[in-house]
Amino acid sequence: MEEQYNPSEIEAQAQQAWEQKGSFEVSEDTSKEKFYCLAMFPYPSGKLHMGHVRNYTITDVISRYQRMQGKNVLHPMGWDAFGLPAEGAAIKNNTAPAKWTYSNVDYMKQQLKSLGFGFDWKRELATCSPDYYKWEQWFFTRLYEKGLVYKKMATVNWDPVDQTVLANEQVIDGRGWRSGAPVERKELAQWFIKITDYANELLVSLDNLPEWPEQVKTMQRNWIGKSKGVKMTFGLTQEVAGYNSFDVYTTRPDTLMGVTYVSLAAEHPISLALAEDNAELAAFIKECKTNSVSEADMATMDKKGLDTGLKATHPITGEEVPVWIANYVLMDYGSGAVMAVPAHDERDFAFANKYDLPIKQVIASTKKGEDNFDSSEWQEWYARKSDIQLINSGEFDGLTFKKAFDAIAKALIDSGKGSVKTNFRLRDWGVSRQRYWGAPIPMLNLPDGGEIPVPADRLPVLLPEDVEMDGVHSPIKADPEWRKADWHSEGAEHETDTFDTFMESSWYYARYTCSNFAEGMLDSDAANYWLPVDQYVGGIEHAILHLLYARFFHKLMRDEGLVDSDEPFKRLLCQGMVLADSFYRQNDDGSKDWFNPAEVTLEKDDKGKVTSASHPDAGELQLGGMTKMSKSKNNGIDPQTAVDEYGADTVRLFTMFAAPPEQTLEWSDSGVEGASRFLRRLWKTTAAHLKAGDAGKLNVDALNDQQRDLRRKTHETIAKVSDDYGRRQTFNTAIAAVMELLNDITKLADRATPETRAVEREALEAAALLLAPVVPHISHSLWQAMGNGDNVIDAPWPQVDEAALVKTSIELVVQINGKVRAKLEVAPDADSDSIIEMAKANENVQKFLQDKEIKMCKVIPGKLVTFAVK
RNA sequence: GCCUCGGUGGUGGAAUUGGUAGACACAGGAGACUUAAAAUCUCCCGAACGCAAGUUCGUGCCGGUUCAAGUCCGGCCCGAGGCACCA
Repeated sequence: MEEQYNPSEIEAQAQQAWEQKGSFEVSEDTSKEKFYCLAMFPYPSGKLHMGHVRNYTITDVISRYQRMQGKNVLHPMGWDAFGLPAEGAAIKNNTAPAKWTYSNVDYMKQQLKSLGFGFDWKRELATCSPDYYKWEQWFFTRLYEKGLVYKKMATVNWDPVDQTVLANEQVIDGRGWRSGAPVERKELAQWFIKITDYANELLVSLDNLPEWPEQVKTMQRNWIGKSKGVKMTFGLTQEVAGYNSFDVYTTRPDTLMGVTYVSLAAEHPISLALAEDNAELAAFIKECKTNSVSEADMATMDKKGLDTGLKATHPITGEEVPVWIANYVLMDYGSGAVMAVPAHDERDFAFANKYDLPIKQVIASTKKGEDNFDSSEWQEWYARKSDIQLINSGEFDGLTFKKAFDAIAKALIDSGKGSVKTNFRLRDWGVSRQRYWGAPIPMLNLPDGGEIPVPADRLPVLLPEDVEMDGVHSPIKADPEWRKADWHSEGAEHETDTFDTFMESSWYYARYTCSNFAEGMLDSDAANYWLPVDQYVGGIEHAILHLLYARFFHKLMRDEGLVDSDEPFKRLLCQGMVLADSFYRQNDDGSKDWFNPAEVTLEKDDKGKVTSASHPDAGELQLGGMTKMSKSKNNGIDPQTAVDEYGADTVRLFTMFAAPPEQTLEWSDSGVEGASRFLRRLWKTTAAHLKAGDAGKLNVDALNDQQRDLRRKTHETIAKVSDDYGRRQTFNTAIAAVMELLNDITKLADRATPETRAVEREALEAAALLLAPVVPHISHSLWQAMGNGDNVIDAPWPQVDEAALVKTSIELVVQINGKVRAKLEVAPDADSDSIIEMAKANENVQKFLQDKEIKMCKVIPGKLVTFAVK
C-alpha cells in the first residue's frame, strides 16, 4: 500500500471500477428487497452548486448504505430542463435555449461523475425531450376528457411596454425587470387542473405519511386550509348589472351581527358595472390593477377602499350596510366579496378605523380582566373563538362560538339565505405559461371559441428547438405558421402557451422506473415494482408547491390505472441551504460591490474571531455575514475548485460532517482542510498497521483490558453509525463516531503483537466499511489494501457483536437538588441500596447532605443517583 | 401580513425518551521534531473566583412546572424558508 494518500489517483481507479462493472445499473429483481432513493433533479443552470453537491451526497450515502444492507437500490438522475433562465441565457449568449440547456447538461453530468455519485445513468432523462413531454401532453388530454381540466380568466403580471407577461420574479419593486415600466394586472384565458377536487384526499392522506417531517405536513395542511364556514347571500337595495344580491363566505358566522359594511373586489362584476358611470370608482379600480398579484405583497400593502354608495341588506336583520370596494379583496378566491366585522377581525378593524366606519362589538371575553372593549386599540381576544360569548346579538346573546355558529347557520338556512360549506384555501392549479421554453399545451382553440384536445396520434406537439429569441416574444407565438392546425379544421389553432414546469417535476420520479418505455407514459410492471420512492431528498424550499403537485399527480396517475400506490414518497428528508461568508465594499452612492470569499484575505483577533477583511484590488471590505450562496452576493463557492484541490471524498465528507442534513450548512475552507486531514490520518494509520506485520487471528477470550476497550469501542461505533445512517439520518454524528474510533485506534499505538494487530484490524475494517457510504473512493482502496476483495460496495454491512459491548463497570453521577456533586464507578448489576450507600459515603456528597433533611432519594438505572434535600 | 422552522463556547456543531451542557471538529495558545518552513505529533482551550480540591454563573430574553429544563408550558425578541408565474 502507498504511504501517501493520493485522492486523484484512487478516485479515478474506484470510479473506473464502478463504471466497468456497471455497479449502479439496476433492474426489477424480485428476489431482492427494493429500495428507491431519489434526489430532486437539478435545473441545468450551467454548473453544479454546493446545494446540488449536498443533495446528491445525502442520497448517495443513503443509497450506498441500503445497498450494503443487501437491497436492490435504484438511484437515478435526470434534468429538470425546461424553465425561465434558459430564455434569458439564450438571449444574452445569442444562442437557443435548447442548445444552452444541452451543453449545461453535458458539463454538469461530468461534474456529477467526478464526485463519485452512484447513479444509474441508463435511466437518465431530460424533461425537454419529446419522449418525455409527449406523455405529459397525453396525460393532460386524458385529464381534460375526465373533466379535470378547464379554461378560465386569471390574473397575470403584464409589462405594458414589452407587451409581455412577467413572472413574479421578474417584477422588481412593481416594475418590469427589463423595461422598468410599472407592471399592470391583466386577465388572460388560462388552463387549470382541478386540484381542488383532490383537496380532501391530499389533506387526509398526509396522516399516512409517518416518515415525513411533521413540519412539512403541517405546512401542507395549512396550505390546503380546510375550513368550515357559512356561505350566505346579502341583498342589494337596487339592481346593478342584473345583480339583486351577492354571496359571501365566512368562517365566523358567530360574528354576523357585527357586520357594519361589506367589501367587493375591484374586478367584481358589480364593481365594474358601477364604474361605468362613476369616474372616481373607475380611477380607484384602475389603481387596484397596479397591485402585484403575489400574496405577500397583497398582505403588506396599504389597505385602501372606496364607498360605492350602494347599500346591502343584512341576511338576518335586514339592516342596510354600506358596500365598499377594497384593494385587498381578491376576485380569484371565494366569491370576490367579503363581509366585514371590524370589531372581531384585525384587518377589518384597521380598515374601519381608517375610513371611520362603525365598529360594533358582538363578542365578549369570559376571562377576567378582558372586559374593556376599546374600538381604537386592537386586542388579541377580539378575534378569539374560545372563552367568549355573544352580546349585542339579540336572540343569540350568551352563546359560545360553537353554539352561535350552529344557531346562526340554522337561521340562515331556514330563511333560505345561506348554507354550511366546507372551504379550502387551496386554489386550482393554473398551468398556462406564456413562455417559449416549456412543453406546449396540447389543445386546439377553435374559431367559434371552442376547444379540443390534440388527439393521441398527433402527439407530441413538438416545440421547435432551433429558434431565435428576441427577448420579448415567445418564438412559437411570434411564428404565424406554428399554431396552424388545418389538419383539424379551417381556422383551428394550437395553443401557444406552454406548461408550468411544475408539471414535468410532478411525475419524473415515476418515469425513472421505465425512462425508455415507448408504448406509454409508464410501464406499470416497472412502476409498481419500484414505487413508491422509499427515500426522497431535496431542499426545504420545495416543502409545499412541488411536493403537493407531485402527490396530486400520483393520485391522478393512480386513478388512470398507471400506478397502484396512493402516495409517491414514503420517507422525506428536507435538506437545509448552503451558506457562505459574504464581503462587500460600500460605494459612495450607497450601492455595494460584492467580492467572492475565495479572493478575500481575513484578519483575526487572538481568539480567532474575524476582525477585518481585504481584497487585493479593492482594499478594506465590510463583512456581510453568513448568507445563502447566491449570485447577488457573489459568495458562491465552486465545488469543482474544492474537488480539484482536495478530491471528491474530502468535499463529500465535509458537507456531511459540518451540519445535520436538515440544517443550513456553513461553508468553511478550514473545515474542508480538517476533513482532508482526517482522511490522510485514516490512510496513514492503515498503512502503518499493514506495515507492522500480519494481523493474528482474533481470539476474543484472550484479550487484555486495553484490547477489550478498543474492541468495545469498535462495536459501539458500528451500533451508533448504523442507527445514525438508517433511523436518525444524522450523518454528522455518524462521522464524529468514526473519528472517535480512529482516535482510540491511534492511542492504542502498540502494534507489537499479532493479538493487538488483530483487534486493530477489526477496528480499521469497521472504519472503512462504516465510512464507505460517505467517502466511497478511499474506502474502496483501504478495503482492497486490507485484502478484502475488490469492492467494498459489495461487502455486507458490519454486524454488532453484543458480547463485545459488555462493560465491567459503569459511571453514575450523584445529583443533589439537580446539581452534580460526585461521580461513582459501580458494577453494572449493583442494586439501588448499595448504590445509595456508596453515594452517601462520598466525601463531597456528605458535605452537601450534612445538616440537611433528605426528602427524596432514588436511582435512575444506568444514569444517576438523585437526592432532594432541604 | 400569514404559515413553518430555528437561536447552545471564539466558530460549525453534540447532548436520541426531562437526567453529567459543550462529544467530534475548526480557529487559537503552548511545546516537540526540523538549519528553516510546511506537514506531523503532544498538551491546554465557556466565564468568574481559587494554589488546589472545588464553588458560582452559563444553552436569545422574561416568567412558570419539576428532585432535575438546552429539552416541557406561557409571553416576547431576532433570524431563515414558503406565500401559488424562480426552480
